[in-house]
This record gives sequence, C-alpha cells and structure tokens, in this order.
Amino acid sequence: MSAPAAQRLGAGFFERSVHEVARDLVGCRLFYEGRGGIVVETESYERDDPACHAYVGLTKRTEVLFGPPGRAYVYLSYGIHSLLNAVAEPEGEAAAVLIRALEPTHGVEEMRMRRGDRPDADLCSGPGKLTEALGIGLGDNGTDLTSDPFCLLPRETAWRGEVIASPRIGITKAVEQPWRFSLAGSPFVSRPRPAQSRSR
DNA sequence: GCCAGGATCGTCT
DNA sequence: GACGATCCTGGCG
Repeated sequence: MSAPAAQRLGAGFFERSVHEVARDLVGCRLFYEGRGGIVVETESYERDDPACHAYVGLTKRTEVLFGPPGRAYVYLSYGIHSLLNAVAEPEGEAAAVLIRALEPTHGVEEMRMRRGDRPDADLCSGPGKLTEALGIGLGDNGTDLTSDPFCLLPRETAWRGEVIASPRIGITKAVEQPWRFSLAGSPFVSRPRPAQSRSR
C-alpha cells in the first residue's frame, strides 16, 4: 500500500459554489499527517443559511469562513468535539463544507489507538469521530488544506461512485435543505438518527 | 437493539 | 448565562 502520489487539490477547487464543492469532495481523499482515507460524507453551509455560523456575520469566530477558500475551519461542538470544515467560495463569501465521514485507508492502526479498538466503520463515521481519529484539533483552525500537514487528493480516475443528496443532520435551522452529500451504499457514512419525533 | 440523558467549553447576548 | 453542524454509555426489553 504505497502512499498516494497524485496531484493535490488546489485552492481553485474550493473557489466556486459551496454545494458543488461539497458534492465533488465525496470520493476525494483526505490525509492529515499521513492518516486518512476517502471522503464519503459532507454537508454544505452557505452564508445566507441560518444553520451556518457565518449567518450572524463577521466575528472573531467566523473570520476564517470569510477568508480565502481552501482553508480549514475547525471549531468545538458541544464543548467536546472538534469539527473539520473546508472553506469554500471566493474570499468574502463565507461558506464551508463540513467533512462528516471518511472511509479509512491509511494509518488505520494509529486511528484505532486514538479511538479505541473498534470496527473500521466506526473509526471515522461522524464529524467528531474523524477529527479524533486523525488527530485534528482547534489548533488547525485557519490552516491551509492544500499543503502539509493536510493532503487533499482528487478522486482516483477509476473511482465510480454515486453521490446522493439528502437533508442535513443534527441541526435545528434550515433542516429541509438537501445539502448533505454521501456516497451511496457506503458502510462508512455516519448513522443518521431516524426522523426526530421529539422537539428541542 | 433502541432510546434518553449527560459530558464539557468556546462564543455570543 | 445559554446554547450547540456530537458522541458515548447505561438501562431496559
């Protein structure tokens, strides 16, 4: 299993509609310090989207979102989990793609050390899980995704996958937008909770 | 197997 | 002072 040696994605990949970026990111390969795998699930958040952090405008927290495309926006969720986003659209637009799940291909043993001994399908099947497995933290906020320690590679030429769009998960606003993109049939996507019957 | 509840902290009001 | 783009555990059937 040789290390991937294809050409990395450049900032230009991210400088367009965040929804296209989110869709096209599925099937690409993401690595952090050599650990990583195939992206199988993403969600897109645009500036005029109540569920997007940038919706409230430019603050110290959201300044990375308003910055140049191709950067990492990492923030803490529920006080516990670091979530990884890729900033998209031209500078000043403020949109991002949440990386929700990976199919682990490299550094799997190290991921198990970080996450505990669990099935491969549970290592990176959620936004908080994959950052823990790869070792990504708040210190990576604002980092350029197109250079070390990150490495983003395009889909392999032989890659044939069907990307399906569905409503996003775990949010309370703009729930109906079909801006979650996942690889059809993949056992590595996060488990959507069955339709919430409870409010709050 | 399913569901309810708790953990924990940066950011904004 | 409240909330959140989550995950894990324990209790129950």
